[in-house]
Amino acid sequence: MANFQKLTPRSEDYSKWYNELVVKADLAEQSAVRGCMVIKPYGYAIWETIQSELDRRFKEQGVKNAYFPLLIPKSFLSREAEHVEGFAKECAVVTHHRLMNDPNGKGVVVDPNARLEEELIIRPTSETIIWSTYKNWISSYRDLPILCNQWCNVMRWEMRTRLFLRTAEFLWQEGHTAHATKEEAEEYARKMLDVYADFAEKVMAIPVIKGVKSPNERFAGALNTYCIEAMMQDGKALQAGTSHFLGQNFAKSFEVQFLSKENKYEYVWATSWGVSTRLMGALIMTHSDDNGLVLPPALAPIQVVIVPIFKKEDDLALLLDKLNPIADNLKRMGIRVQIDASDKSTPGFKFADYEMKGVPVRLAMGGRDLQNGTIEIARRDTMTKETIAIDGIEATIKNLLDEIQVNCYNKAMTYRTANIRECDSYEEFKQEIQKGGFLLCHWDGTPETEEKIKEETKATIRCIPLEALPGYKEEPGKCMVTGKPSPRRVVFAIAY
RNA sequence: CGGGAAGUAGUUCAGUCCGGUAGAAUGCCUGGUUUGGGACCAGGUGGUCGCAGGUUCGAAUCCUGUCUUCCCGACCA
Repeated sequence: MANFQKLTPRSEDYSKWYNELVVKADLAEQSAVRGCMVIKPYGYAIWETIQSELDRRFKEQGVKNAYFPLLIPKSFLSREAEHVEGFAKECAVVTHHRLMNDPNGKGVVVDPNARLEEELIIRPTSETIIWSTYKNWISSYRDLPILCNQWCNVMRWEMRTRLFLRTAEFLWQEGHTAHATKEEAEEYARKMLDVYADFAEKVMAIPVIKGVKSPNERFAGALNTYCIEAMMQDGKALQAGTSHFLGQNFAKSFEVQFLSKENKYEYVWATSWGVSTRLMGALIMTHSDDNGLVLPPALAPIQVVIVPIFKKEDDLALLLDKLNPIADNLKRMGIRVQIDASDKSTPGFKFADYEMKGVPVRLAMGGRDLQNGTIEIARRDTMTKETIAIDGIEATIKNLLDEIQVNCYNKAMTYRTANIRECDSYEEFKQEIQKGGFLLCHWDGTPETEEKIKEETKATIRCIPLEALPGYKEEPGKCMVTGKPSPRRVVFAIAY
C-alpha cells in the first residue's frame, strides 16, 4: 500500500516537490542505473495515450512508422561532424562485445580480447543512421517524399538528471522526412509544429506558444528550428516540442541525391521533429496542485473511479447492483472507468489516493445514497463535490469530463496570461525576469545581445512567436539593450 | 568538472558538537473494533549506522581515504 507522508507540492522548493509528486503519484522512480528512470505502470499508461494520440495525428499527415538500430558506428557521427558544428557529444559508447568469468574470483569482467574494431555509439538521436539508410532508398524524385517516424529510446550522458525532464535515457519519437523541394520541406516542418501545438492544447490542455528559435538556440545543423514553449507553474519555460527545417545539410553530409524531372542530380531537403517523455514533466508541472497530480481527462488512465462505501459484504452487493450497470454504460461510451470495491482501505484513504493520482471524476455511493437514489460526484480540478440523482448520471459524467478538460486548459491559460508582460527597459528586465514568467521584449536580432542577456540574467529567448499572442499586437520597436531597431517582440524566460 | 549539503529500519528523519546496550514517526504482519475524507487499540516485524582503514578498553559519533546521492553552476529535449 502506498506511503502517505503528506505532499506539499506548492512549497517554496518547487524542484523538490516535483520529484516527490512523481514518486508518490506512482508515475516513475529513479533507477539504480545512473540518471535513468523506471516508468511505473500508471505513468506508462499516460505515455501510451500520448503515443496513440500523436500517432493518429502523424498518420493524418502521411507519416509511416519505422525502426532503426540502437547502435550507431562512430564513423557515422564523424561524417556528420564534418558538416555540422556542435552535435551532442555526451554519449554512451560500446567498446566490447563479450564478458567472461573473472579469473581472480567473483563475478564477470569484460573480455579484453573482445574489443570492437570500431566503437558503437548508443544513439543520442538517429539522424546519422537514418540518413545513411535513406541514401539507399532515394534515387528519383518519384521516391520522394519520405515521411518516417520512429518511437524509440535514446541516451545522452547528461550531467544532471531529473525525472521526466532530463534523464540519461528517455523515450521519444523522432520524425525524419526527405523532400524534393525547399518549399515542401519548410511547409512540412511548419505543419508538424501545428500538429504538436494542437496536441498539446487539445489533449494535454497545455497552452503553448508557437515560435521559431533564435540562431543561438537553434538545433545544430538546422536552418530553422520551430518550437512550442509552455509555461510551468513556477513561471519557468519548458520547451515541449521541436520541428526542424534542416535544409540540405544532412543530404550533403550523407550524399543523398535524387534525379529530378529535369534529369538533374539534386540534394534532398529535410526536416526532423520530436517530442519526448519530457511532455509528462510538462503535464505534471502545468496542472498539479497541493493534493497531487491533476490529469486532463483525455490523458487520464482512469477517468472515473467509483468508490462504494459499505460495512458488510451484503451492503457491497446491493451497491454493486447499482454501480456495475453505470460502469458498463460508461465503458460503452468509451470512458475509462474503474470500481474500487476493495475492503483493504477506508473510503477516505481511497479518496485521497485517487486525488493524488489525478483521477478527474470520482463517484461515491453509500447506504444513504442507496435509499435516496443519489450518488456523490466529485471533480479533481476544482476539488468540489455534490450529491445528485443517479438517473442520467452517464450523460452528466460525459459532460463533466469535457468540462474538466476545458477547465484545465483555461486554468493554465489564465496563469500564463497573468505572467506574460511587456518590458522595454533592460534595467527593469533584470529585476522582472527573476520573478518568473515570460517577458515580451524587443531584441536587435544579434547573437551577441542574446548572449549578453543570458550571461547577465540566465534568461534566454524562448522563441520568436509566429503570431501575436492573444491580447498583444505585433509592432516594431527598439532593442531594450542596444536601442537598435527590432521588427517584433520576442519571448524571454528562464527555462528548464 | 567547480561550489554547497547529505548518506542511520521499506520510507521520512532524530541521534554525531560532548565516544558507553540503535531511536521516532510512518509502512509492513497478527488479533480485535471500525468504515460518508488519509481509522483506532494491543502485540509484533524490521538496521553490519554507505564502504575501507585508523585512534580507543569501547566508534553511528573522533581521524584519514573512498564511493554514492541531492541542490546550485557548466551541458541539455
